[in-house]
Amino acid sequence: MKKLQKETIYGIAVKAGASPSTVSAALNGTWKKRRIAAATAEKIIAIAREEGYSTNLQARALRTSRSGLVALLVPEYNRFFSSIAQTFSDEVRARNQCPIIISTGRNPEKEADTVADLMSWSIDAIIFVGAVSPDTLSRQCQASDIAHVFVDQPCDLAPCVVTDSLMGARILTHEILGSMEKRGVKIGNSPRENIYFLGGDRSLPSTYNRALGFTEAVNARIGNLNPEQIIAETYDLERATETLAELYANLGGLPQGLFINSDTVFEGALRFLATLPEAELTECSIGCFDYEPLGQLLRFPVHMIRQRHKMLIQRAFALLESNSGPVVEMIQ
Amino acid sequence: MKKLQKETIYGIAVKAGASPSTVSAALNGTWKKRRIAAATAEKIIAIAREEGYSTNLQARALRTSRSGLVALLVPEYNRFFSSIAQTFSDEVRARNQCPIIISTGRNPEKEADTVADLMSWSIDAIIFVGAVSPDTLSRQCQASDIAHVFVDQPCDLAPCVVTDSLMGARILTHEILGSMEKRGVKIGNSPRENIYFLGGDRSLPSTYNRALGFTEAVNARIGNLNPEQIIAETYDLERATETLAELYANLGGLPQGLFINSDTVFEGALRFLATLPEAELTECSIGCFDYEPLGQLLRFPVHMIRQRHKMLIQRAFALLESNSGPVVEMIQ
DNA sequence: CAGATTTGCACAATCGATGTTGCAAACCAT
DNA sequence: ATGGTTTGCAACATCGATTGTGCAAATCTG
Repeated sequence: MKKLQKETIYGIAVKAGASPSTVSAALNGTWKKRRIAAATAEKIIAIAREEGYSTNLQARALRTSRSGLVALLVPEYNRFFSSIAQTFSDEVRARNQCPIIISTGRNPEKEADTVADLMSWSIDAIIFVGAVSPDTLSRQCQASDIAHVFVDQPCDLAPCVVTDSLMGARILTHEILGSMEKRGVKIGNSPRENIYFLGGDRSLPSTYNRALGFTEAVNARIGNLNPEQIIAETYDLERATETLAELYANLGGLPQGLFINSDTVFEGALRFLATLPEAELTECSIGCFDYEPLGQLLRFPVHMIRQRHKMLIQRAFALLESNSGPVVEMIQ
Repeated sequence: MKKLQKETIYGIAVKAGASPSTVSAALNGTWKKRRIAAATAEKIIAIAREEGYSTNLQARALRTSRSGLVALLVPEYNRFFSSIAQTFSDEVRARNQCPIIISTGRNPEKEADTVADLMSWSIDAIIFVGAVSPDTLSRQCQASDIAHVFVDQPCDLAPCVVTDSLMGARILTHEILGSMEKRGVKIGNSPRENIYFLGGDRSLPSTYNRALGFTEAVNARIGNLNPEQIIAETYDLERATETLAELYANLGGLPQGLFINSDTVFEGALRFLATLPEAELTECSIGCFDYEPLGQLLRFPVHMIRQRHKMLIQRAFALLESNSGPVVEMIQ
């Protein structure tokens, strides 16, 4: 029934009694500019429709050197990035382009390799979320003239959209401290009666800023923050479980306050917490810098910061399209 | 520093004192077949490397009509599909191809449109997860000779990998019933003292089979299943919240047993459950047909079936590559 | 050493769409 | 009717890689 070999503009040209270039113009919408009679264009479009023609996008991309592919690079596929992916995908398809979503596992080499691959596909634009080595990536993109934006990771060389981690961390920290006070904890009295920051990678700006907000809030309210209260070496899930177990062992119990830096770390921490009796859990005020809907329903209360992923991505597209230079947009 | 215009085989050809066709052969690995001297090939490869050459994949795709793009279509981005996406992405990249992940929101038109789009990109293969209208999609793909596999949704016209929903549902139902008995519930005594099946779309095979497994298990153990115990109209999250609320209102409380059909529905249900006092929750035995790691840590116990997403996808690739006809592979 | 074979490579057509250039025919003005 | 302008479209080169074909030079055969 359907023909296996696809229709091309040449086939349509024959059927319409026109030249391929006229068909091309009619079908890609430039026919007005090219002074094709409306009647001709309509006829061609009708024929193309009934023959089930669809443009060979490789040919178009080769000719125009624009592929219609837009990529999103994320560190991993988790809940937060799923939401981002959904928004991204919708935005791309609304623009009649094709979304490519790839995770690079927070690995700088994998990031660079991926970008190199994407370049071979004449990718039109890239949105990097939480990239590890933004400067390198930006230079790579600039060398090939690829539009790009960083989300949740600032970069001097390109436009960025970031959440205001500092402010968010400050607020979350105050919430946790407030909850501790409500429970009657004498904060700072002993190592256990204190608040700890867990997870993330302090060499990355987002973690750095969250740690900074945490520090400021603690110092403002209590003073005397001990550097050991911040444990931020990695986003790794398993490592988070271990780290919390170690902290528990060192302190002889859970700390009374815990600032958890991302949903991955949250999940890791929960694996350890799940091994503890419920009584111990209610003696710890927990905050998480990420929104995890199930978190609300745990056996103990958790404070959460909701990230505005939809806005992040939409602003990222706006920046891509406005073709702005290095700008930082702060969300929230 | 870096040149803006990319190197092509023609540029390399000049620098190597060879012809473009020789360069092409050297770089794409067919040089042995084409009887190019090893020395020549090596020289060309060296030059290409130092010039930072990368193949223009549009040109290659145009010529060979194979794009190197492989797509994954999922109903939505949630936790389960995130895991699938991760595995998919790794498998594709291991094959030196480019992964495209798109969600179609369980909408048959969007599914068909998406496939039509992908065809314009001369996509090499498509993996459909939980597709709504597999037959239509399969015919579309066959018309354009696109390799494809269905995951978690059988189809007569193409290879499929499905989890054994029937068996899984049976097991999960027995677990829930066991838990109810342990709590001393006199199952079947009153509407509340019974088990309900919540969520999904019974017009889809996976839901259908789960409902069947549920039915069989209930009938085997208790008998007398009332059709109203199965509420399976949609996967929608908000609707799940409402439905559970309605059930709660009708029964005058939570049912003593609840079979929840997917992680999305689970999240929806939890939103309602979160509004209830803890005492009521412990009077309900809950099972979820999906694995949600945080589920273990809720304020009440939840039984879960872990889906073997990694195996699903790997088998799917195996089927793609073996080029088998319509086969159904049952996992677990 | 003539003829047959093999080796190593260049040539040129091709994939399908785009866009510049050019050229008739149609239309207008005088 | 003559020259000028506009309209409508066809011709053709091009994007970069692949691949069938052809042809020298090198090597082998007897």
